[in-house]
Amino acid sequence: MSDKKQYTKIKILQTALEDIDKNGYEELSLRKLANNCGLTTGAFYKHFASKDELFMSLMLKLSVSLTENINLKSNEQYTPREELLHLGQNIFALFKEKTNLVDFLFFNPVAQSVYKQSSEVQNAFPLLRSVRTLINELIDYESLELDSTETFIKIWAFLQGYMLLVRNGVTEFDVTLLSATLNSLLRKDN
Amino acid sequence: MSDKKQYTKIKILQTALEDIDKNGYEELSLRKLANNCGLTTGAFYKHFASKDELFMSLMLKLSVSLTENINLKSNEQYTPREELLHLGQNIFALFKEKTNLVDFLFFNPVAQSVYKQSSEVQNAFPLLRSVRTLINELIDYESLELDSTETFIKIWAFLQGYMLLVRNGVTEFDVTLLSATLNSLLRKDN
DNA sequence: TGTACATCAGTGAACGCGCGTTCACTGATGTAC
DNA sequence: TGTACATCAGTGAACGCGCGTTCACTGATGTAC
Repeated sequence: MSDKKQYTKIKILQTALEDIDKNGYEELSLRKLANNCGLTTGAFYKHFASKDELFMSLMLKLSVSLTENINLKSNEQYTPREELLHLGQNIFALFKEKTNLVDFLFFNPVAQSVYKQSSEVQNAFPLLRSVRTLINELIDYESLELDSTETFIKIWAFLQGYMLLVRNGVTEFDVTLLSATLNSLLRKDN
Repeated sequence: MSDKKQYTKIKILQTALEDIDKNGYEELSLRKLANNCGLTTGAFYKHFASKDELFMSLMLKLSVSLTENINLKSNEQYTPREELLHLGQNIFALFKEKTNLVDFLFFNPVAQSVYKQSSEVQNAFPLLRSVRTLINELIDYESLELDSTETFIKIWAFLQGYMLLVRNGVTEFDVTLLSATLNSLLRKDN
């Protein structure tokens, strides 16, 4: 693949993320996107087989860069529990700053089909993997009698739902509520 | 308003719910709907000002009938905590049976704007009100030192998020996980 | 160094589609006298 | 009871739009000899 072609593909991906960041993924049409890249729609299909493939690539790119972003902010030495709380907080900090991007990553139509797929596909998404890994470490580290998959589901469900509520203006984001809830979910019931 | 007109309006509402139940709200177009009612699109606008107004009416209707449905199933004498657990379970039982309807009620685009609106509008939706009320009663009844709004947010966030995970095939619904989580969220942290 | 050719990123117009909404009109029904 | 009129639910065609995708073609670039 020529350098020029590579460059255009990167340009498309970057522009798409900028457009989504500005207007949300529902507003992204291939016509607008191509136009913002200085291209026509025909050219788009020299780089991606379909809009879905573009979305898939975008999710990967975003997932990687968000995870880096998040990990950079918490590279000190913490316990797994502290790290998980930080991860949660950082996801929401990012969400506040880049609402449309995080919204896209979590709730776009292609994302929903990804979740259904094999764990190998899911493992390609660093954000999901980070959360899973951290939960495993935490359970190990604190010798909690928790099922790691169940705990992941509880936490992921809450994070997703809380994000929806914040996005829909039902409530303001509240760090205290977030950490209180995560702590509640990370305690063995009796 | 004539009986005939009333009848048609009811027919439209019922047919819309049937169509959504069968195919999901994304698939509902006014053309298909009118056709399934034995009408043309023009007639639709004699009864509703817009598609959004139809969706609003549908949400109300659904919210009422689901709440009735749910309360019927738990009309015995229980403690508030038991009632809340039952409510949660019943929402999910209904969700399993009528995925598209519950999906519509929680996640359709008009729903998202409703949440932002004044509490008077929200109070018109019995399902939301039921959950809020039960949480208040529970906190009173058990003299918990919990903030009722915060607790509602935590529980609603989890319910929403869990429903998304189940809908997207990430996990199967698990009653034990549900009640364990609700109990976790209904305990004062220390 | 100059010529013939292949490659292929990008063009731009079109395809085919479905959508929400509007509007001049129809024709059945009910009312007033 | 019969006639004139008003009402208005419903028709059906059209408006105007945006969408994802396709495709014959162009023209710059690189390669082979």
